[in-house]
Amino acid sequence: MTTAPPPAASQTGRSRRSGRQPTIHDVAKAAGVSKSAVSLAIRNQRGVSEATREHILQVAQQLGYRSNVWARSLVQGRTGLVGILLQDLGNSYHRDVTAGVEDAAAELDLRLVIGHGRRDAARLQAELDSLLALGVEGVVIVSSWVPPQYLERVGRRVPLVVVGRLPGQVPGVDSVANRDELGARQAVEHLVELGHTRIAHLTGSARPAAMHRRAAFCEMMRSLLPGVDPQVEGPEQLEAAIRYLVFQVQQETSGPTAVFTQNDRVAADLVGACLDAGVRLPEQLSIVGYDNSSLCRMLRPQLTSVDQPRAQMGRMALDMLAERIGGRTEDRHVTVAPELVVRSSTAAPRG
Amino acid sequence: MTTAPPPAASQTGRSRRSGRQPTIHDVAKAAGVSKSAVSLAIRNQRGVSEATREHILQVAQQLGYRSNVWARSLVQGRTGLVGILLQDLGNSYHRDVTAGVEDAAAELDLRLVIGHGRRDAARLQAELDSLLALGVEGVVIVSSWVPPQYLERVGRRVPLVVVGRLPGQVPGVDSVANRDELGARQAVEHLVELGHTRIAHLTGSARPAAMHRRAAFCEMMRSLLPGVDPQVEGPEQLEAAIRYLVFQVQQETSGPTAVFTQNDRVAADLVGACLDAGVRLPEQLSIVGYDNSSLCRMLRPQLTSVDQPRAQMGRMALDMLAERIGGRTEDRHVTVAPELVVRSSTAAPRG
DNA sequence: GAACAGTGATGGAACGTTCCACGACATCTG
DNA sequence: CAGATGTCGTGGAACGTTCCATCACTGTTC
Repeated sequence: MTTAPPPAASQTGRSRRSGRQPTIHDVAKAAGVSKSAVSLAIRNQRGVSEATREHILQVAQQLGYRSNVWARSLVQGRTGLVGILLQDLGNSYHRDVTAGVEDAAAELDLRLVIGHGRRDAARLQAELDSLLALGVEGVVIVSSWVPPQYLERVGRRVPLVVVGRLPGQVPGVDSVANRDELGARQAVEHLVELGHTRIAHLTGSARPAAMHRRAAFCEMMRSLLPGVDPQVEGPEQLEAAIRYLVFQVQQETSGPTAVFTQNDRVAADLVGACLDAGVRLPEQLSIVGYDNSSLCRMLRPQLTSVDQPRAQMGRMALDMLAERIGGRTEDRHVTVAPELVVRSSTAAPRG
Repeated sequence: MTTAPPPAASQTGRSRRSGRQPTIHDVAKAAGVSKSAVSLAIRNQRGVSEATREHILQVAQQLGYRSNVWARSLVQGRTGLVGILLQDLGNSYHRDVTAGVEDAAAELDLRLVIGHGRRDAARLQAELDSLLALGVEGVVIVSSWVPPQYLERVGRRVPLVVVGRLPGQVPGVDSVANRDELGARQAVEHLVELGHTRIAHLTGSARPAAMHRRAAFCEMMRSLLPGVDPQVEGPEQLEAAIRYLVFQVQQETSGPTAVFTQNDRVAADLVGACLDAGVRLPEQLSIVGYDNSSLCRMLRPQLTSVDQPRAQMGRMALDMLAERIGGRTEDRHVTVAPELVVRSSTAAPRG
């Protein structure tokens, strides 16, 4: 049944188990046709009759023939590869964006190669280099950790689309982002409607997306609650900021009655700290997250959060990348609308 | 400063922006040497003098030369690529295993390509095919969803190492797994030491790892608490099983006082259901998870969980794969020891 | 000073594929 | 039946690299 492996496999790497991989020549010889005919048959191109095509395919199947992608892309001068650079595997936001990119890539017959930065700026950059060395025709970058100069330099060689906020203008690089100001507006409006006025913002990062969200929060507060000075905590020393917020809430007289956080991860930490300190949620404090990640439904109380259409953003990013590869030269920046998902971590303030 | 892109990039794909990628020939001509000399220089091989090497490297740098990976692997007959097949991006278990694999691969100068199954058996299989088409020299599979027949068939072409429980014997395929029986023993021992006797097991999957863990639980119970009939819920209709467990706990007379769950995900669902129903944790119910994922520290109470040395498992898997690629033919199956991490979701039972 | 060894450098032959120009043959058209 | 128009199929030339045999030269050794 199973063909036994040869007693001592050669070390050269050239000959895999059970001898060499069959090539197009082997198939041609076995089928009694030219290699060109085989090439046409397996690529489903016209130039061979239906009968010979079928015959060739059958022989190929029998021999276990697999076309060598490298040889093909060598002669065609294109690889059909696109890259996606992730800052962090194991993050559901990235997973969902990736799913969108994958779907769009599959439709366009592009193969997706994943690069993984592991939350480390240097590694992220190395990984991007590695993708380029592999010969990707473009890269979707799901991270705001790549420095703009580097982005611009790489962008000159190969099309790039960033999912998320770009740190300022980067000529030659496209982007797709959610409208943070709209997300912040929905969060603040929701809290104000519930009756909150002492609303704080908590952030754990100084990267563009976070800063943008923070600015949007401040602006929204000023327009909806003029006279109230918007309170902002973070991004340095997140843990201390959380402790301080919890302390303020426990005073009850002047502390915030609601917190809009930079994302669900930060919100989860805040929820944990509150529960540890005996702060009752949502009675004493309403909390709004950002991302609508899978965390929201696992926490208690379940987290009210701003949802980004992640898969759609991924699709758009890849479509834009494909346009670039196709020759578009002018920059494009698109944004999508986020949407608030209300759960049980928000309620009217006491009294 | 920035070289402007040409007004209309050609559509052929062959010529990238700013003309064709420079090849080894271009460098050779510019440096006034033969292409062979360039090849030797860039690969740091002997056969060129130090002076010419330096000169060549400088010219290459200036021209922005990048060696073409395909051409190289075409002639060398090996790609230097290994694959890793993940069932689910966005899962911290997979992320950590991947990190270990990445580190080991980097040390061996192998490039890692990630395949993503998106929790779908068919897609997983397609993704494995795609990796093979890319020419990987071996694959680490972090998933128990690939059917054994398929595993065996692919394993005949290319070395495979499975991280996790293999579904029975699969000749030609290696594996690295944690000792579920040891994990189950530690969990049960911990609960028994706290004074629990009515301990249930909750599982949400019928895959090998879960079944193995379940069997280990039953065995442990029989040996530590003879006379008690081990209660097992799931894997079908997880939600209903959870509801039933919560109902039993609320009776207080005969229901379980502790639950050992198949993994942290399932534990999180149970925690949520308990809190929703007003069951106090850990007073009324102790809960032990499996995986020691990032979830554990986000939930309240923080989850006691069995830790698997994920990164180490990843490293071992890749090292074993490299051995296989190097020519080893006999099968190897290694296991590692898990370790219980006690947090606040477990306590002595009331009364 | 002849034979030899070692170093630096070279051109041509692969690697497995696609592309292109062209040829053999059949079928249609006036 | 001569020419036009297809269809089916072919061999050779690329693609960018590494590998190998070979060569020219410089010392070194007897």
